[in-house]
Formats: sequence, C-alpha cells, structure tokens
Amino acid sequence: MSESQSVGFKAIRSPNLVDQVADHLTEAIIVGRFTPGERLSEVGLARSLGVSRAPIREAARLLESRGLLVSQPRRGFFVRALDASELEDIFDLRLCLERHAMERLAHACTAETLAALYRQVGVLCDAAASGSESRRIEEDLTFHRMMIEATGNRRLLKNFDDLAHELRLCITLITKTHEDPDSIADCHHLLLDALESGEPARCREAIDYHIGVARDFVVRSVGESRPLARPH
Amino acid sequence: MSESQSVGFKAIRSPNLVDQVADHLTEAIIVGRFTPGERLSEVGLARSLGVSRAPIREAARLLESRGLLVSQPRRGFFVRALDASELEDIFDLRLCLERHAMERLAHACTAETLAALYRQVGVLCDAAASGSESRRIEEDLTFHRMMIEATGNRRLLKNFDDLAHELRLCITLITKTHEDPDSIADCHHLLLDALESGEPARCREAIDYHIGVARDFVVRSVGESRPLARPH
DNA sequence: TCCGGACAAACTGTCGACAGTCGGCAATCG
DNA sequence: CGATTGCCGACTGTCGACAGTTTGTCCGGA
Repeated sequence: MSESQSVGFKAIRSPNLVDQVADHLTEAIIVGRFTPGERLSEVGLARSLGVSRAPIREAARLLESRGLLVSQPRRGFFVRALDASELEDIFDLRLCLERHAMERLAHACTAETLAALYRQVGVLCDAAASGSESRRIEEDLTFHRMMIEATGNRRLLKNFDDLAHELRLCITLITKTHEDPDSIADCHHLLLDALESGEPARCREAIDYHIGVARDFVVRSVGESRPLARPH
Repeated sequence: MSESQSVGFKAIRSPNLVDQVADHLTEAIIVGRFTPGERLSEVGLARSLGVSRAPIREAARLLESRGLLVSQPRRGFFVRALDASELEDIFDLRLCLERHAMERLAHACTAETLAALYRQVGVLCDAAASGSESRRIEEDLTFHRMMIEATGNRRLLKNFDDLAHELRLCITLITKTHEDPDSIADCHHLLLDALESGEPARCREAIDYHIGVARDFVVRSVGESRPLARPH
C-alpha cells in the first residue's frame, strides 16, 4: 500500500500479469480505494496499471468468481456492494463451514495442530496489540483458515478462502474495533478448549458463539455508520 | 449434444460469447467428450468453435473457478481429473452444505416449499423412468438445489451450484446406475418426511444417510471401473 | 419549465498479431 | 550406449485496433 499504483506496482512477484492485477485490485478494493458499487473502467485501469485490457478483464473475472466484483453485460464490472441481507448470508455460510470443520476436528485433532492453533492465537494477540487493524483481521482469518485446513478437506478450504475475500470486504464497512488482546485470546481459547474436550456439542456451541459475536459486531457497526449500498 | 461441435454451436442463446463458450465446454466436459486430464488447446478450441482466443480464455477462467478445469502457467488448461481423495472432499462438502440447509429448513419450512419439493420428486421419478441417465442426474440435482434455495441464503446456493458442477463431473466416472424409480422416491421422501417432522436430529440423520448412499455409489462405481487419474 | 429525440463520446465485446517461453527431438560428446 | 545440449515447433501471454452498444448531453418543441 506504500507503492504507487500509477506506474508499475512491483513487477517481481508472479510471472503472470493476471495474478498481479488481481492482487492489486483485491488490495485496492479491500482497503477501500474503490467505493462499493463503483464502476471500474477497463481502459482506465489498463492505463493506470500500464497494461493491456486483456489481463484486466481476466483478473476481473477472477475477482468476480471470488465475489469481490459483479459484472453486468455490456456495462462492465462494479465493486461488490453488500447489503444487510448479503451480510447475513455470508456469516451464515461461514457458520456452516466452520461448524463442519469443528465437528470433524472434534473427532480427530492431533496434538500438533492444536499446538499450532495455540501459537496462532499468540501471533493474533500480538497483531491486536500492535494496533494495526488490517493485521489483526488477517491473523484472525489465518487462525480460522488453519482450523479448516486441519480437516484435510481442500475443497472445504477453497470455499473458505473464497468466503474470506468477502469477509475482508466487510472490514471496509466497519468503523472501529479496538478490542483488547485479552478478550480476543479468551474468545479463541474457548474454541481450542472445546476442541480439546472432544465433545461435539461443546464444539458446536463454541463456534456458534464465536461467529455470532463477529456477525453482531459487523452488522451493528454498519448499522451505526453509513448505509451499505448508497445509490451511486 | 446432437448439434455439431465443429462449426457454430447454436448462436442464439446469450449475447455473450463467453457464456456460450462456457456452456459449450461445460457440456463437452460433462458428457465426456474430453477425457479427464486432457490438455485443451486455446487455438484448437478457438478454431473449432469459430471464435477468437479471448472468449476461450475468459470462459476457461470461468470453468476453472467452477472446478471443471485447472490451469498451469505457461502450459494451458486441463480438464479436471478427480482422484479418490478429491471425491471424498467433494461429498464431504456437499454434506456440509446440505446438513446446514436441512437444519435451517427444519425450523422454518413453509407448506408451499414442501409441496414443491414433493412435486420435484415426481418429476425426478419420471426422469428415472424415462431411462435417461443425464436427465435423472439433473432432476436429482434440481431437487437438492431447491432445498438449498428454500433456505433463502443465496451465498449458500452459489456454493452449491459450484459444487454441482463437480458433482456432474463425477457422472463421467460412474459406469451405470439403473436404479428403479420407487427406491429413488423412497430415498427422497425420507428427507421430506424428516423435514415435515421438524426434528433436527431426524433431519440430520436423513441427509447423512442420503448423501452417504450417493457417495458410496460413486466411489464404488469408480473403484470398479478404470482408475481415475491416469498418468497422462 | 419539462419532456422527448437525436447526436456524440466512451466503453465493452471481440479479433488478429507479435513476442517470450516451454516441450520434444535430434545431434553431439563423454 | 547413455547423457547433455542446442534447435525447432507449438503454444500461451499480451497487446493494439475495430465494431456495436450504452450513456450522457444538448437542442427543439409543447
């Protein structure tokens, strides 16, 4: 986010221009450089990034499949604007995926994965203490991603990764959080304690509570701030 | 599947060439016109479909996001070849999504949706009686799609639709089914009875059994036939 | 003042072409 | 005889350009 977006955006990451454009656009959307509902001009993006329209179009298709953009035929691509209903859907789906992961892990969770998850709670708390909101969100998502990954179901993980992009989209809506690291640690240790107990009912209870808190936080936050989808 | 694939593939459906190409490729993959793992040449496809490479590439990206193709940088696109592990993942994810839908519906399922689902079981049985394997699969998927749709969660539905493409990919692997319509009807009425009872535990039991049967059928079928991913 | 139509600008959909890269084959060397 | 290296063909990644459509604006009339 410190590099300029007009000339060259670090060209040494992937040999694939499409992925670079996709990463760049993703970041721009998440940090709010584009307003929700904004129309993205292909030629404008191509000019500002110094590339042709073809990579732009393919990257846009990629981001559309991830739910960050929506396309209208003959109109172009627009930054996805979430309304309250979609917000509910997203967190409901997250609950669906994570419940499943918790249940799978309740039956079979190795000591190593549990230890790794405990460590991740540590780095999450560090991130929260650092005051960087984006870092905190990212480490939080990493924790949950590790849980999904521990199930060994890569298809499930792919769905979670896609959903994570939309969850990041939510952070452009919330105002401020400044939660203290201790409560964050408690909140996540609750999940790990449930997993360690191996009781499915307790696991389910824990994840329901955890995601319910997150959902309430987001919907309350957007309720206080501006309306989600403002008319152009 | 009766029209030629060399010249023009019915040009009067969508004004969007990309969608037409995507539909065409999807069908070609599902009916097994391409073998799993086969490399798709962009120029070859463009020539045989009579279009440029740009729509081919964008359609391929779309199908990649749906899990029908996989891309290797500088190598091109390949038809997704499912191994046994991925098969397990797919059905596990399906269980995840449908369990969630069943639970949501157990609490609130209107009489209309129940009636619509009963009707769909009827058309599913008709399709099974007709002897057309592809029709039976399609109507079966429609039934489950309607269940998901009844939850009102469109994000959940999108995930199911994506997964449905991979489920269709599975039918290229199975040998033969010739299940009789009666058992199919019983199998689905079990789900609806559970929904009507409103008992979550019974709903969960029913969907677990239902999907377990489908999964066992597929993995057994592929075990009997050829190996899934043959080495090039 | 307001509404309708026509014109112009901008944009998307699609195409053909060029350059860089990868895989396969053959000739050469140890 | 086997391994290596150079070359050739094919293909993907990317680009600029043209055509059709949408959008915004301006002008005329009621």
